[in-house]
Amino acid sequence: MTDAATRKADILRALAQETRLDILELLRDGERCVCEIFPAIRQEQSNVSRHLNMMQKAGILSRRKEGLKIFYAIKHPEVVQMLDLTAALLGREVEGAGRLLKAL
Amino acid sequence: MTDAATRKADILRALAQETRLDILELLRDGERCVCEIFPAIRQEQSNVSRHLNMMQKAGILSRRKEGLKIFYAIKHPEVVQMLDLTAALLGREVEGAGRLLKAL
DNA sequence: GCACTATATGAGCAATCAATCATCTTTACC
DNA sequence: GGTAAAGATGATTGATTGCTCATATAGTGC
Repeated sequence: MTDAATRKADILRALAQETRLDILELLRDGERCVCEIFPAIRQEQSNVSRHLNMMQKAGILSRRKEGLKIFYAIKHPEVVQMLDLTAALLGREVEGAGRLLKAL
Repeated sequence: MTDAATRKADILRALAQETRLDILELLRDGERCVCEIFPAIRQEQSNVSRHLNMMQKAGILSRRKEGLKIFYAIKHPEVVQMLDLTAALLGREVEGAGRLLKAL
């Protein structure tokens, strides 16, 4: 049995990368096929395919086949919530830095 | 100006590691000094120091000096929320795997 | 000053990662 | 069958990561 902290780290690591965040930001609006994603974020098809596969294995994306295309989507609402929290956290930090600047 | 996705990835990466998750789980209950943390998670002092430093720079930990000791604490409630969401996500996945097993 | 404790940091190393190019598989359509 | 499109995957490479050992720094008390 894999240790809980390891499993949690796997989930978090699946989010903690720029290209994957770009993908997730796109998938916020609903499912997309690989052929839509990789031009939108201006990355190689193979690279995007790998990231999608990785996120699906980590359990944060679902995969649906339709003819030639394969659609990926965010699997759980928690993922979106985590993205929002990350943005909120970032906002706090920027705000804090702003206060520091103003104090000069 | 660093791109937003990059900054978000930095924050998430600060959480996405087993040793750091162990540390954060400890800091849930309040601030701790390095000398309390590294024996509790059974890691080298130097290693823990590095992880704490990294998380502090990423903006998720605060640091307080008191004599020889340095106390670290979780800086924003969002961090705890993210840890909870990660656990919830993990729970969902385990539950899903359980359903698959039962279906056999 | 010296000794001791708490923490940080430099160097080194093995492991992992993200991206690229080329190739392969699968499905659709003729 | 052949061709074309969508996606996955093997091999490679440069960069980053996590850890360890040894050493450095900073604060305390003698």
